[in-house]
Amino acid sequence: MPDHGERQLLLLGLLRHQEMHGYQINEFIDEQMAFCVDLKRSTAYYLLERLRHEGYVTEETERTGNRPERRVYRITPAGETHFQALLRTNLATYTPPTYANDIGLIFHHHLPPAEVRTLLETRRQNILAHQEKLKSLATVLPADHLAIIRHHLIHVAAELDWIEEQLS
Amino acid sequence: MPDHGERQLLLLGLLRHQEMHGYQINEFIDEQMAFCVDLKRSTAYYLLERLRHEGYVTEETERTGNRPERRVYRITPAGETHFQALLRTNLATYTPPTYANDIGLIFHHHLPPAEVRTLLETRRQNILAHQEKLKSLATVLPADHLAIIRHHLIHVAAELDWIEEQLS
DNA sequence: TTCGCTATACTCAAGTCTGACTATTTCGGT
DNA sequence: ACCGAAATAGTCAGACTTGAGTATAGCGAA
Repeated sequence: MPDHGERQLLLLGLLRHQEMHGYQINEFIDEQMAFCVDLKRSTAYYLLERLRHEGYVTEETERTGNRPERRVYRITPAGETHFQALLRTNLATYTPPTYANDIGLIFHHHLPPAEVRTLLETRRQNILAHQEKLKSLATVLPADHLAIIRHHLIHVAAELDWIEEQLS
Repeated sequence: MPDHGERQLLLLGLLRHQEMHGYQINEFIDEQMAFCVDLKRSTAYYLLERLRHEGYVTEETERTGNRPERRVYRITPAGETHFQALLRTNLATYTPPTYANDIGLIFHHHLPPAEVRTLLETRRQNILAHQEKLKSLATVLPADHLAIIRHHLIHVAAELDWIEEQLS
């Protein structure tokens, strides 16, 4: 995945709130952000190293008790500036997503129509399952995320509209 | 970007229709598919090499006139089988996209509300511009793509609904 | 107390992706 | 006939991503 800056924005945004060590950042992302951002743990470490190289965060190794060393990251003034720039760009930009499942539809005529119908019916079930998962997320995650969950729910609804159009 | 198979599906699907050389494939993708799939030229060459390694296509160098050598790709029987498998999976699956601009909204309170509003207004203009581009694509691309363009248009409409909700 | 399981904290080799570059041919205009 | 621009056809170093692996600490049960 190329770098459009939203993952740096996320990391800087978290560090702006409070200093954190890598594991803590990853835990937070996995628990609260995974539904709207794709960022694996090892990638986060890589990006933090890059942010450090670019002077946007500082890294300090610390140790609590006998636990292994951990690196605590803190945002720098340059990082704050960069954060604001990324935020402004992100808010003003529209990056159309790519829908991985579009490709199949281009070639649907390579299969018998009845089978295509069955397969798309299965897809519809998967969309419904995803919709339920999003709805339950709304009751678990903090209120800041409600707008984003709504965003996803609106798109899932659109997806269901479209696939029902295809099935009819 | 990890490999979920849709790009292989696309390449095999094109080669299933007719043998092609690399440049020709890339031209076709750039002209007809770029709006719904993200696949750069060098990546296409890389994937074709991989498909060859896996026995799904064969590669034959040919030369027309004095032009530089070109590699002609042909799908193999194993490739046909693989194509069908990928197609079935693709049709039955729902892969929720990630919306890169969601991140900004999480941190919107780091900017004055009035500025956020202005920035989102700009985003709205960008969405509208994208919508127009999609509409004009519908008049240019072959009819096979209409369902996909409709898919995109439905999502763009959803996006506009959502952002207007945020602005109100 | 000791065995195994989970949590803590990363590291790295291998896979994947692409912007920038190379090199030749054809073609329209002057 | 010659020049510059566009088309043809890819290559590759370097950047990005991630699954699998490493290593230690705490903690509950037998």
